[in-house]
Amino acid sequence: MGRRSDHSRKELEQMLIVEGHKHMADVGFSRFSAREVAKRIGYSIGTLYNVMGNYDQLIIAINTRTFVLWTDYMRQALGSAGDDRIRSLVEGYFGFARANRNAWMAIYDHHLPPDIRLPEEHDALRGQLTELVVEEVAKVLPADSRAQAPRLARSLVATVHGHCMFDINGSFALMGEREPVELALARVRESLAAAQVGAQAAT
Amino acid sequence: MGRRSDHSRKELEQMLIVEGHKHMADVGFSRFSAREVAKRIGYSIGTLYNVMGNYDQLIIAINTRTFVLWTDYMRQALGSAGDDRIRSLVEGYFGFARANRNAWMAIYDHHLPPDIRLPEEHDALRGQLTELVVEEVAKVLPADSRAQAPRLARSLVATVHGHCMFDINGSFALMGEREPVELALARVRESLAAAQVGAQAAT
DNA sequence: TTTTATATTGAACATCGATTAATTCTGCGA
DNA sequence: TCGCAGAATTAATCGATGTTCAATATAAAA
Repeated sequence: MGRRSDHSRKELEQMLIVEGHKHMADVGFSRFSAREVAKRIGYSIGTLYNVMGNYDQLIIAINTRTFVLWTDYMRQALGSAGDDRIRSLVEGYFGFARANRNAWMAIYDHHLPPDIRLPEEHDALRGQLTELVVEEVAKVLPADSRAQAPRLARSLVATVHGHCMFDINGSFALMGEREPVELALARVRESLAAAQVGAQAAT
Repeated sequence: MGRRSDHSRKELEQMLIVEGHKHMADVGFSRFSAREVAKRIGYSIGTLYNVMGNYDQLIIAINTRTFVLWTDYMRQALGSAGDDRIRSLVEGYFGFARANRNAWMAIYDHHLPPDIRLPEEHDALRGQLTELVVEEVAKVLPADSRAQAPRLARSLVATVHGHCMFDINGSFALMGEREPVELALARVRESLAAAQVGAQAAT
C-alpha cells in the first residue's frame, strides 16, 4: 500500500484530531482552517479529507475531544475536592471554560445541519459530563426523591452553563458582575435546597 | 452628488441592516454572506463596505437589531400578560429564540476581536432587554432588598439563557427533556422565593 | 519482476471577506 | 447653460476557505 510514513489510518485520525484541537485552541472557531491542521501534521489537505470525510466531522471529533478533556478536568476537581462537591462541580465547569476559551466556545459555535445527527459514539462520550453531574446531584437529594436527579441535574447544568457563557463572552463583565462563579453557585444551592425541603414536605 | 438612486446614507444603512437581518434569519450565521446582502438590495459589495465599514460592524448592527426586536417582543408579552409576569418573561425569552432561531443564535455565534469593544450605542440598545428584567424582578422583591434586583436579575437571565441555549441547540431534546420552559421557570421561581424569604429573615 | 491495491498528493473550482482604482453621477457656482 | 469637484458605485483583484478528484507514489502480492 502506498503510505509514505508508518502511521495507520487510526493513528492518522488521532493525530489530526489532537493537532486540530490544538489549532482550535490557538486560533478559535472562526479562524480555524482544515488546511492548517493538515499542514501541522505534515500531510496534505487531500489526506485530511480522505480520513475525516468532511469539515463538519473534523469539527465534531475535535469538539468531542474537548468534552473528554473537560470531563477529565471535572473528575480531577471532584477527586481533590473537600466536602463541598457541588462547589467543585461549578468551579470545574468555569475553570475548564476559562482555561480553554477557544476550544470550549467551539463546542457551541459549531452547528451541524438540522438533518444530520451526532454519531452515537460521540453522544455517549459527551454525555458523560452530564452523567457525572447527575451522580453528584443524586447524592445530595433525599433518598425518596432521587428519581428526579437526572432532570434536576440537567437543569442545573443549564443554569451554570448560562452563567459560564455570559462570563466567557464578556456579558457579565460588561454589566459589572465580578463573581459569576459565586452567582451561579448561589442559584444551584437555592434549587438544591428547594428540592431537599420539597421532598421533606411531600413526606 | 453622485447617487444613482434616491437613498440617503442613513437610509442605505437601514436597508442593509434590515435586509441583512432577513438574510441572517434565512441562512444563519455560518452561511451568511455580505455579498448576498448587497445583492438583495440591488447594490454592489463595494457600497456595502463603504457604508458599513467592515464585516464585523455589519454583523454587530444586524445583531443589535435582533436585540431590539427581541426586547419589543418581550414588552408585548408583558403587555398582554396576566398576573404571572415572571412566566411571561421566561416564555418571551424562549418564544423569540424559537421563532427566530438563526437570528437569535447569530448573537452568540459572533465574537468580535478581544481588543475591540461594542460601540456604546449598541451596548445601550442591547442592555434594554436586561433592564426590562431588572424592573420586573424588583417588583417581586420585598422593598428592603430591591437593591439586589440588578444582580439577581442578571443571574436569572443567565439561568434562563442556559436553558434556552440547550433547547435551541438540541441538547435538551437529546437528553429527553421535553419542557425546557417549565424547567427554567422552576429554577427562576426557586431563586425568587429564596430572595423573598431571605429578605424576610434578615428583617 | 510484474501486478495490484491503496495511500497520498496538490491543482482546480467556487466562494468568501476585504481593498482599491476607475467610472459614473449629481448638485452647485460661474 | 456649462463645467467641475467630489460623492457614490462598480468591477477587478487578492489571499484564503472547503471540497473534489485525476494523477502519482508506494508497499504487498503474484
